[in-house]
Amino acid sequence: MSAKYKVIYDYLRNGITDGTFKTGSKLPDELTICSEFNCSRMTAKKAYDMLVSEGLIYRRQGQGSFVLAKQQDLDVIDVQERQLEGLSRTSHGRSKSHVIRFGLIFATKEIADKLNINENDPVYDILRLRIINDKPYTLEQTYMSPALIPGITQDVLNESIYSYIENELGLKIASAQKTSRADISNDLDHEYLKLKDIEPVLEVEQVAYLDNGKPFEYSFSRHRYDLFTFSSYSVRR
Amino acid sequence: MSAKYKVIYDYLRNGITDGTFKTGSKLPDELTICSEFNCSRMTAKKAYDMLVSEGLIYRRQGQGSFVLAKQQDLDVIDVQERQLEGLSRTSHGRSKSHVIRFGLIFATKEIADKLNINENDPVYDILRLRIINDKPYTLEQTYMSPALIPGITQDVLNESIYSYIENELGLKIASAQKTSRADISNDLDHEYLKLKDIEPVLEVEQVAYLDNGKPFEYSFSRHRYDLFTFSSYSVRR
DNA sequence: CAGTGGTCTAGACCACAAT
DNA sequence: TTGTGGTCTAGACCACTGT
Repeated sequence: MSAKYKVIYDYLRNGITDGTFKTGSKLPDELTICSEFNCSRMTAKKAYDMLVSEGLIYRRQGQGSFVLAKQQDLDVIDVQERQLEGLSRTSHGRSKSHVIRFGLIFATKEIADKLNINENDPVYDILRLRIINDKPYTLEQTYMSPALIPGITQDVLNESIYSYIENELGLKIASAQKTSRADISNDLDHEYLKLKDIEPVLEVEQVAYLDNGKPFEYSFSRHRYDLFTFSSYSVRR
Repeated sequence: MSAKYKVIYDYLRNGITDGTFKTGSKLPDELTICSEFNCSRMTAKKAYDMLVSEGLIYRRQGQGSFVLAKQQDLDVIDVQERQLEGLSRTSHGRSKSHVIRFGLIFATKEIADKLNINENDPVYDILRLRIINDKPYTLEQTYMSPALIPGITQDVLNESIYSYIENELGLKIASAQKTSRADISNDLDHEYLKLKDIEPVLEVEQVAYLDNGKPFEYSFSRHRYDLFTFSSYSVRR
């Protein structure tokens, strides 16, 4: 059973996505939602505020709630779209992974810091090439602690690590911190992403957390510059 | 008079920032906050949830609220840090602007779409170089509608457009949608940002909105690849 | 079990906008 | 004045965690 605010959120979000609520149009006011969904104003407001924080709507005292214009570019993949899923779920076609390197190394100070383990503790060292529709898109360097995420194998890597963690290990992935930057492409990028010297990558550094607050994955994804963007929305408070 | 949840939020956030609440430590539980600030649980929870959405803390049923590790790199400027301010306010030293081009053009279809005006309506066409501590950092191409933001002059451009809009025009800036990507540096970048051919830029495309929901600024900021990052935090729901 | 957060209610008063 | 959202209360019940 989903929370009531989630039901309302889904109703509004789907309406925005499928065009029932068009760009610029006014959404039902809170009291209307309250009577339709038999809830209190606080519950309705929570659903609306989630949409505000996603940048899908804005709300004005005395006026109402309105659908914001969408910002979409269909030729590229937005990193935010991936959210906390693996790439496998994108709407951009069939994706697969090619494992280039898979082994154990001793954690450097930086890796240890990010994963909240001790320096020189063993960590998985995984380098994968992400391929969508048979075209190389992303080189992904991943570090994970075997103490936290045991039993990683080649088979797991060829599928989604994330679904292994959630379905096989029964752990919950809760959140991720991402930092992106532009970088000059290196030899690996040239070889695997088929980039020329002058063509850069969009590197996304990520620390992903389980729902117990423990960081379980530290990764660097180097995306082809022409195929990826990275979006965000900020509201002033 | 600040809202009560904001007072609580500031109290917790300052405590995290100044080290009163250390990384990994447990924050006061809701009932403690309620009695200290004489508020209801809903109000305390709102403050905590804001910190969750910023990625500063996490909360677990049955356990409590805990401070997350910070991700900070002091050598570079994070675009999120700028938030909705001009660069003038960064903690990275004295900043100024050099206006390279300032005039009016007719809106292309793309500009008109983003600013929600008609094609061929006049728009300000502004190109500025951002300089921090006498080093070039960012080339910023800005489009704004004079119908919405009148009276832009060279003087305004040398200061902050944002403070002009808020203080002189009395308008409120509410939110911004940003998309970033890596790009090959062009001739302008080479000339003004002192980049070599092979060195890329981090381009951030932004649409900024007033609190009446109207987009007032459409801009492209091309940052030196070695001096800027772009951060975000996402929580699974 | 007690401690803690997640959700929800049924009101209340206020601020702001349009008429 | 009416419609709308912003904030807040004082409870309630539930779910999860650790002892």
